[in-house]
Amino acid sequence: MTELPAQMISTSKAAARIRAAAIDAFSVGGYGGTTTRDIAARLDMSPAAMYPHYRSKEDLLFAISFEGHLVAHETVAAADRADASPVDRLRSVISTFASWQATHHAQARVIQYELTALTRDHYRTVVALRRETTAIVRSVVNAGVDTGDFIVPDAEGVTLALTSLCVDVCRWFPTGDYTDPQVVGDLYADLAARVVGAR
Amino acid sequence: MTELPAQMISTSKAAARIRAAAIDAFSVGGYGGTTTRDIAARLDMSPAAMYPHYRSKEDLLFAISFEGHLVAHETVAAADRADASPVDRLRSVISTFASWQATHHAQARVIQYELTALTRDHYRTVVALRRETTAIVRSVVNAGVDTGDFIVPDAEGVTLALTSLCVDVCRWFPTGDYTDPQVVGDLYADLAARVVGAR
Amino acid sequence: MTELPAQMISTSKAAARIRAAAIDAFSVGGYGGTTTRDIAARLDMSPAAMYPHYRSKEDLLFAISFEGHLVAHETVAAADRADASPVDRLRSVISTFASWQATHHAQARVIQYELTALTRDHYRTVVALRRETTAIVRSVVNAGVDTGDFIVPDAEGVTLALTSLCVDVCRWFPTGDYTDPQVVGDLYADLAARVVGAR
Amino acid sequence: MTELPAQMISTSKAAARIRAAAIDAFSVGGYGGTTTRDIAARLDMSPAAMYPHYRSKEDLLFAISFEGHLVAHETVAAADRADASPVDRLRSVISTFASWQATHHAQARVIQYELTALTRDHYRTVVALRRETTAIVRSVVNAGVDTGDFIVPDAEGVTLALTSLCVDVCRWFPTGDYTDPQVVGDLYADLAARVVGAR
DNA sequence: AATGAATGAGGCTTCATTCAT
DNA sequence: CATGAATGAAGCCTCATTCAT
Repeated sequence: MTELPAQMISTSKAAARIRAAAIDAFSVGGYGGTTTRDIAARLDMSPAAMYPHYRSKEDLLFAISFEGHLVAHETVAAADRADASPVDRLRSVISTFASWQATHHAQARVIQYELTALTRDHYRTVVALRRETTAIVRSVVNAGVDTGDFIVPDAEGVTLALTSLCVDVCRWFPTGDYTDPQVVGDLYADLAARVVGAR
Repeated sequence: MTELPAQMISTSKAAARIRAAAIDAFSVGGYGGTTTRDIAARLDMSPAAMYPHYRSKEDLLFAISFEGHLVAHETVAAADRADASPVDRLRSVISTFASWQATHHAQARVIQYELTALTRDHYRTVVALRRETTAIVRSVVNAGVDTGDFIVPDAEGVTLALTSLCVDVCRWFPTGDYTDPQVVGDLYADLAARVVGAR
Repeated sequence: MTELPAQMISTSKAAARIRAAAIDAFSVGGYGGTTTRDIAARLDMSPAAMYPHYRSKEDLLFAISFEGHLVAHETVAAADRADASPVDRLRSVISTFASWQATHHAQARVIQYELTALTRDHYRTVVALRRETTAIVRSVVNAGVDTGDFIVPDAEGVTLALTSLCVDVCRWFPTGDYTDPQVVGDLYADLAARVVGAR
Repeated sequence: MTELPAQMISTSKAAARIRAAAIDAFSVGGYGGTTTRDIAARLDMSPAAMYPHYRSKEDLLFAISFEGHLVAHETVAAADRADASPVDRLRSVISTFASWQATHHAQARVIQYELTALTRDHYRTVVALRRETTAIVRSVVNAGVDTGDFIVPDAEGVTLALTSLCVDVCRWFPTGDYTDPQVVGDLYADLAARVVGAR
């Protein structure tokens, strides 16, 4: 796995508050539809107050995106217990991935849908990080296929679909009766097991 | 199904060109990140040229969103052959839904991700239309459950997941080797059949 | 008196309707605050329909201003009966001037307050015409002074004040109980007689 | 007299400079004919520089109108010495009113002729203030009538005419030899005395 | 750090006007 | 004549950002 500079995220308290406000704002109005005033207003600050912490609005988006994908990755990775059976690994990974997207749906929307607003370099950095998470799903699927626990027509297609399923949770969550991330996680773990034809 | 006024979409050729250009632009930069100049530039027109056809940028987004969800719905509805077996109905509906999202991924992104930029009234109109498409998936799932062809832990959750799976295609398509909408449709039909536990 | 080209005003019926609509619009929103759409809307026409009749919005204002000052002048001039006594001349002139401003207050506002929007040449033409009306007041005042009927400290100042009094009617008319141009005319004739100290 | 919030006018130096520039611009081209660029250009600022001080062009007009009518009223009110004789009161009030309009003719034009560009609420506020000034003239006229010092055919009509006479000064001043506000004030005081038939 | 004022660029939209129909 | 579409210019205003304080 690529070494990524975790220290790129400012650890100051003020910076964290700004990121949180920006996530709220971006998730509702999109990056392009959100102004620095919108963000500042949520903090009762002036727009200029952001600049000692982030060099630009795009820089702020990058910090959010980077941190978000990093944490998402770490969370999913921690759920992948290499010593468990393929089905259990899959259940754990998918359940954790889906419920993270549900719990952090605002943050997830920003880091999934606003990537095109990043500069080229920032985009590349974040996308590389995002691929790591997909790689976890892939390795679990492949492991099950290798052991014969999973029977799938197309391992890569299944990887794509399962990842997609999890990612899209942030778009619709919460909806109707599905307001508990854990419920979503459990449901998705079940569906994933069915998809891979786990005995 | 609610009757919705298809004639809300201007049928003029110029208006259609403007919608097409706006879809391209919005799908790349988002509604908020796209300027009327961006759209006009794609048509070699002045930004003012849009205004005889659409009263505002938001009005243009509404026309796109309304038309898009209408056509998507009609397309999926046409794939739902009531006389077929539940599995075949499911395969046809999911395959058509997924491949439509792939084929029209730019349009689909706009109509799925930019809804929050609509006015309240426009939002409501479009969301009502969008629900009709989910309703088709729901009715197919329920039909299979009723006949015993499908065995699912949670019909509503399955409906949600299958719909989500299809919708999210527009986000990642095309990716890697998955560049043919038909291939995606076939794959997703298979996965859907597995999800519902179709014998 | 300068010869002025009365034929500058188009005699066509359509042109007259346009002038009338423009007077209504200009008198409410000012020349700068009125759009060609505003004018056209009052006639249920398209803005382009004005152009066969007037070369530009400014041209339309000129036609209105020219015609207005011409008619105002002719009206006041007709009220100046050279054979009457100075007081009667004054009463007739002031009464007619004031009541014309009241009756045609919308038109009068336009021709009095929007002159600065005219081109230099048009401005000069109209202002020359306007001076003719003041000249009538002046000649009446002077006549009374010459015969000893009027006793004034400053004939030119009185001319200025009486003209100003009449012109300003268009600004406030109608107000309160003063809604009848004839009443205003009679009142102002009385006041004018007092101002000149007519025995 | 109604208490009106004088503090509605920003006291900042920059705001005052902007008002002054706007008065110059509005008085020449009218509110509708003046652009924010015109105003900014007079101050060697960018058009955007106005916005920290006034929320809109209309807001700026309101500030000007409110302040202008407030100051005009205070000035005229200060000239009304309740202990003087009716004629002296009248002379003082009319002379002061007329000369204020002459001295501040640009400001006066804006506050008298651009009221229709105000929002409904702003219009009402300013018009209420304007009526206070007319009320002063009315009370002086009525006082003279009550004491028998003035003999007028119609006290309200005389009030209207005297007010109108003073207001209209801003339209024509300066003209010809009348370039000194004091001269105009003295002249108008004389004429007013004649109008009310003061002995 | 944080702010209010300022700005150059540019946002959406409207303007007066033209032109093909 | 009249229109709807089109446009270049410009309208008001907001934007992200800077800077003196």
